[in-house]
Amino acid sequence: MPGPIQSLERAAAILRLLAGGERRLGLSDVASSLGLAKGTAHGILRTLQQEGFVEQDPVTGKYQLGAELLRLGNSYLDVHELRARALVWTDDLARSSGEAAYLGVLHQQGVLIVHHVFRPDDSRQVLDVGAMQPLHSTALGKVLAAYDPVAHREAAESEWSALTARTLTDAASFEEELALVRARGWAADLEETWDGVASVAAPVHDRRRMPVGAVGVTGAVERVCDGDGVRAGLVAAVRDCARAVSRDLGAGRF
Amino acid sequence: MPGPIQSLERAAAILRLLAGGERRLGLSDVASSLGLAKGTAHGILRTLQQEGFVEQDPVTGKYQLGAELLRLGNSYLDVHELRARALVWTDDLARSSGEAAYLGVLHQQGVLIVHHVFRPDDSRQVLDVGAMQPLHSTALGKVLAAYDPVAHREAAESEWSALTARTLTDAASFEEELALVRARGWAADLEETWDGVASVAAPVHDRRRMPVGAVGVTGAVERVCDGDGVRAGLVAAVRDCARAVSRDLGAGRF
DNA sequence: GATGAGGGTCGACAATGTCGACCGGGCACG
DNA sequence: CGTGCCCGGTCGACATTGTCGACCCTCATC
Repeated sequence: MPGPIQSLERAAAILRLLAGGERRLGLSDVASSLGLAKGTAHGILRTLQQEGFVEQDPVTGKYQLGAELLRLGNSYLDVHELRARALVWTDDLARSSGEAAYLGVLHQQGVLIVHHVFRPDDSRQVLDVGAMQPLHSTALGKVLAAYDPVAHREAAESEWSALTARTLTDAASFEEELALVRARGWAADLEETWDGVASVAAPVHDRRRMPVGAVGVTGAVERVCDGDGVRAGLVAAVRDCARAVSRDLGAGRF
Repeated sequence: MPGPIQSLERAAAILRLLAGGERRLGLSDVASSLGLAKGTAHGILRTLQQEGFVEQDPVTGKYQLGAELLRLGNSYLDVHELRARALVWTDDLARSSGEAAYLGVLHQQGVLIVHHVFRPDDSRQVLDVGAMQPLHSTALGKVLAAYDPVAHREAAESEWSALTARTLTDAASFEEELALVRARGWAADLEETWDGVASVAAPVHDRRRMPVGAVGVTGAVERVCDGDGVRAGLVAAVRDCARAVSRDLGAGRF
């Protein structure tokens, strides 16, 4: 198999670099960060700018991501079949559960949020679509790690940062947790990612019964849990939603 | 000035092609659409796939946009200064007006929606962030065309499709409309884009008083208008919001 | 089992992107 | 006010790199 296209790889690396670094970056920063000659970096940046993937501040000369990426990312959502099928079901899930509903898929070493329905109250909330969540500490991530072998491997290889005091950070207890997830068919995250926040999630399968994503709800631990665990009604609602989306994808009855 | 990087231009063209065509495209479709040899198109697609910008359906072999674009597009929003400043003000605008609020910037030949606050009721709404709107028929577009010379030129060069019976489709009446926009400081779209839908918008300026975007509200024409035009209170709210965002960007008092 | 369409591979060729030295301007500091 | 550094940008030679078109393989169709 012939090699990948060098200039494209470098362009992708530049875009990721710009996406990672919070503030804008100058030409020299970009070139030195990636070990490229300034001329080379400039050529790539100029082309990316021309195509709208990168914008340049006219006064400082620094570069940042461009608007075309937003447009294309939006087009990605339009094409996304899983998301299209899940729209109405997650809407119902948020309504019936009273919590924010999420749909996530595996992407690289994390969960990419492809749909997010706000909690149905009038509070100010920020949209998480396009954001990434860790595999090892969120309910969505655990579901993917439990059912998708690729996700499982990615989770094993990624770093296990302790986001809160309750985050699982050793492989043994995580595997135990995944076994539990597989056994009961849903996953929970009890303040393992954010203090005071809990989430529940269940897997979505396609017509070949392959795991393709996860749906779940996230909310304040006081509302999500009662007594000794996640509210049973919430678990039922999440699993119903996951089943509904799976059926919509053609997975048939369970 | 040296030429742009050919392979990057082609990769961008492929991404745009995939974003445009509704359904997934095969290798041959891509190659023939862009006049490339199959081998060339394959090399680019393989690299794009490896970088996550493109995904391939494992059974049909067809290609579609990849998740990395969504992630990068989201990063674009994070960096976007105008959007960051406008978040709270547009939120207030939606709340006080009771309609959906939008923030748009010029991108290519249209308005790119970079922020969208849902109408504050419990109806089901779809997020328009990342979507494009025409320059010649929407309030946001008219504002940009009226104040930004680049937008004005783009509007003049783009095609004037009649989206509804009330869309302005000739240059003369459009210029007249723009003069009106400049004279009173805000623009309206009365069923010129969608039947039954009206919108109002006002310009946002940066610290050098250059137009950088537009904010506005959109809603059912029955709610937005009264008697012979847009409700005065709505216009005031939109213009207040635009001024607030401009001031936040450092534009100073008016 | 022939046929055709479509995805993917191969190897030669030269077009293409890359490199490093070089420009010019802006800012800070002396 | 001069000087020197830093930074974005340009230039031209070089050979790496991407490109082309023919070819292969699989699968679905007839």
